[in-house]
Amino acid sequence: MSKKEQIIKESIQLFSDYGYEATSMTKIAEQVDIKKPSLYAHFKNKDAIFYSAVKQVTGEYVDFVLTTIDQTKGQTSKDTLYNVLHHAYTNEYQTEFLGEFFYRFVLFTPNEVEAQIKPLIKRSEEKLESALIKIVEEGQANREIDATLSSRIVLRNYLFIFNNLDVDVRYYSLRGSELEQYLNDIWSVFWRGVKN
Amino acid sequence: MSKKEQIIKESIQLFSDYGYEATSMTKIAEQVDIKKPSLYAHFKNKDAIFYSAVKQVTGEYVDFVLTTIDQTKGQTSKDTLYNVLHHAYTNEYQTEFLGEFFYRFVLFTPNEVEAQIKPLIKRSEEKLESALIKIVEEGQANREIDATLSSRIVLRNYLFIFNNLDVDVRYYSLRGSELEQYLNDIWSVFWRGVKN
DNA sequence: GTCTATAGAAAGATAGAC
DNA sequence: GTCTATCTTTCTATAGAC
Repeated sequence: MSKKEQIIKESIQLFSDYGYEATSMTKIAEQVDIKKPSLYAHFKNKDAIFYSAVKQVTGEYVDFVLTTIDQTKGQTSKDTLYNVLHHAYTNEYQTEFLGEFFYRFVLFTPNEVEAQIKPLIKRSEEKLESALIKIVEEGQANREIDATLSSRIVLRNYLFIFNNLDVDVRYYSLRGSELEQYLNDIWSVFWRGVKN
Repeated sequence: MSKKEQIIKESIQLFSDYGYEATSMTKIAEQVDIKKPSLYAHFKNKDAIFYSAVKQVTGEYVDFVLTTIDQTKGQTSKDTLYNVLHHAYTNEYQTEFLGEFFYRFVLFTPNEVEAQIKPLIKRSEEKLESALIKIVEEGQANREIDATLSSRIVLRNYLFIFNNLDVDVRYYSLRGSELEQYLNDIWSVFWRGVKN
């Protein structure tokens, strides 16, 4: 791994744990085991490091979810939707590393860099939504999902769970069987609400 | 309003807008129209201001929701649950002022003050949950809500919406008829999922 | 690319006069 | 209670040697 890649990797962890302002250039340099001024040989300033971190996390996040969708396809829409949700929330890498960072800065972007990173986040959302709406519409064509509900409403409810379950997982520190229980409680009511 | 109350009021706004670290004592002093050192005549340090701000917001938030529950009682459980949700999200004061602050620091508490403020938040949650579980159980006794679902699952799903709708409202900047539409889309699937 | 040294600004907090 | 002046620390960032 190049020094530049190391800097991005360690800064993602620090930004996740402490937030934007409370992560100093000194701390990042310590984690990478170089001195602070050396960072400026790789990045113009702190904002540039943050931008690269966001870019990497949003990219990996989208890749992770799209890959999951691909791998669970070919089942019923119900199974696909459930498995995508389940896999996303039982994968260590996603929940521990990507999720923490992603949600921290999706919800509360530092004002200095908001204009730069909003488009990155927006684009990643659009990619996921267009993949998921297809599955919903297939489910309606199959008569698994109630076709009197618009696909937009079903998708909105699914995304509401997909995005916000993360908030609860973090807040209640849900893991293992507790997480499994929580996920099933939310999923079961959602499915009763949309099934045919 | 005393100077102390003014300081708390203005600091809530600043912490909401900029976060904990990016809100400086100088900025707070400017908003209150005094000089920075004068703040220390009212509060020991910055953490103490933040603690008072959290205490006030959590208190007002709980009062707001409990009052809303009281005012909408005496209807069917369905109407009460819907109206509490609706009222909470169409009230300017709640969404613009309390909500922004509350969720910012519920989700991402500054590490310096985490130990102090977690109990405040925990207590406010418990109060709301114990008021809402009663309404769910009444609804099951009335046969409005499916009694084969445990009241815990129904409450969990309701709170999932109640707490996390705020995240989406802020993220998508939902207002007016858009907010109304969003709320109804989420509510309608929830209610289909729990009704008898 | 990495370092030492340092500039320059801003942060939280205190001393002490009024 | 409020102020001016100041301390101390820490921050981002740069200059310039190697």
